[in-house]
Amino acid sequence: MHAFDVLGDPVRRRILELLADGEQASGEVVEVIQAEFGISQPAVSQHLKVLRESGFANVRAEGPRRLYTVDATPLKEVDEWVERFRGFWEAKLDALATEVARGKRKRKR
Amino acid sequence: MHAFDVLGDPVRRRILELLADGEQASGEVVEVIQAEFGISQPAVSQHLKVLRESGFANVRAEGPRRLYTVDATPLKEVDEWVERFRGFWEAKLDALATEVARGKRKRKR
DNA sequence: ACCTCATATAAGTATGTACTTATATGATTC
DNA sequence: GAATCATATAAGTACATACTTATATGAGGT
Repeated sequence: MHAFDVLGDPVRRRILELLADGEQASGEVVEVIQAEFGISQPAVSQHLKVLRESGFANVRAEGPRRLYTVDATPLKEVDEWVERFRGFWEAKLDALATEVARGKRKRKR
Repeated sequence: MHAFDVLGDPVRRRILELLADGEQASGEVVEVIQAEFGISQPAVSQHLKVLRESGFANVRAEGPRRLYTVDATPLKEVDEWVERFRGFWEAKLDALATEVARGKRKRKR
């Protein structure tokens, strides 16, 4: 599964946000996601599996618990793809700034 | 359609890459995409529609042609989401650098 | 007016995937 | 070693969406 497909799902994005705050047990993730999205434990577990298999998360066992951490390596790829477009929205902001400046001048006249 | 869903499709990503090189007529896009993905003209047109409706592309008519340009505004949102993870792969690179340094030291002994 | 070219839309189909419930696995406690 | 807790897997279903072919729209040339 391509990195962008993985990120296409809102539940998975949310899980990554949670993991960004630090290592979380599967159960903790399940609790939050269930509260926010109202889906079952297996559904969350399946999303965690996708995150594991696509390289976005790592797991370690601690007794019966599975502790998940973010692995942002595939996000790097995403970031690099987006990077080439960075100039475009900067250009747009510049254009906006120019318009604002024009507006100011007009108002002054 | 959420920005990440739009980017989930490889054809749409490729179209955006093409548009990043400058304004392109629908037909020019169709030609490249057909060569690379082997899909029909309507399929490409439908992707262009998605890009339009999700704010990733703008169109203007020039005679019978439709000229498309990138609008990277929604990509900004994507970029901002990814941003919070930037620290993670930097940390990973640092760790790698540390390992390399360690390796060097070991070899010297 | 008609024909052609460029593009979009309509309608139908197939496939992937995000869920569900039920069940398995495997560590812990009594 | 039976019961329990935490998590994963199995199997089935439903829905979204990425295609297809056929057709509509609409500008330009003859």
